[in-house]
Amino acid sequence: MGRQPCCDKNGVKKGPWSAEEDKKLINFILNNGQCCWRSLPKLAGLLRCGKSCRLRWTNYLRPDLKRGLLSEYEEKMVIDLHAQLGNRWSKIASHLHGRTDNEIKNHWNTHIKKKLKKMGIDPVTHKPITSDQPNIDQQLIKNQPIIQQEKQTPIESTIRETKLEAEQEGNKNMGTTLTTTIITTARSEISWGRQENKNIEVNNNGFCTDEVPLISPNEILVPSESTTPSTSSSQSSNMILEDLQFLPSFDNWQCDFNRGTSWENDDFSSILDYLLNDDSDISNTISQDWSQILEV
DNA sequence: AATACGAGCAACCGCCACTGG
DNA sequence: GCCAGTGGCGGTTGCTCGTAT
Repeated sequence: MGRQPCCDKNGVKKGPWSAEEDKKLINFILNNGQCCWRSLPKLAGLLRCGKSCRLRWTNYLRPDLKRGLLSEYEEKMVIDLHAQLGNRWSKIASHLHGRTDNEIKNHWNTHIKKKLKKMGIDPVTHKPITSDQPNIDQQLIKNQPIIQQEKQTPIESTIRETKLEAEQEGNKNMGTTLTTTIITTARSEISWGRQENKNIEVNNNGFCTDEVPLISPNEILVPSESTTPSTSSSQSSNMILEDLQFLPSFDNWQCDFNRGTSWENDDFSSILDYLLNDDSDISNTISQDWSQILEV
């Protein structure tokens, strides 16, 4: 005997949703919450499969959804997350507030894939397309081990790379750059830890053994405006905030950096104040703090 | 103006994981 | 441990709309 279908196929409507159906579904969920999807259609007076209702709600009707094309920043996030997670669209979507797995999957297949190919990057391996470099599929076929990226926490790699970059460029605002970068990175680190209230194992290096770092430093470094706070306009400050919006709230978290430096909410408030208000005193303090960290 | 074609996206399908009995 | 029910995920399909011929 085969598996029972998720719903009775007879008398179940398929295809695009009408405005009337949407209204019924929204009204029901707003009044009753998301209960058992299987029984929802009957209770809501819909001739739809429960699965179809869930999909319609999560992908289209949910009030917290962002509409419209993905921004350039979101696109960069998707590419970076895909490089590390593969086709785990729901995981990727969970890091982009207001975006659904379906939306990201569609955007990937219709836009990003082509873009990467045009740039000479293999959308599967995220490596330059060269004739002598087999892609992951080919490696699997040949039973070759897939080359793993070196494991590093985002903060570790961020500090290392930003330091290197700053040294190369003689950047006098290294502290500022790092501050903004670290906020973004730290928030993303917290975000994987928080996901689905999952307890994530951490090894001796403070590295999560279940997940891999989600953001590489080159992706999270904020635009150059933030590196020159003395000339930054309110517009560029807004840009920073806008870019940070998809990340989880600052509330109730702290981040232990290497060497046991603990950052509380107030520290980040100061940093944000600094980023927004160009407070030179705080700027100096932060830069000194980072100089100390970087000396290690 | 008619037709063909391709891109974009909403929706569906089948499989898998999880949970409770 | 087994099984059925359920939700969720990723791959795929098919419809709609815009553009090219």
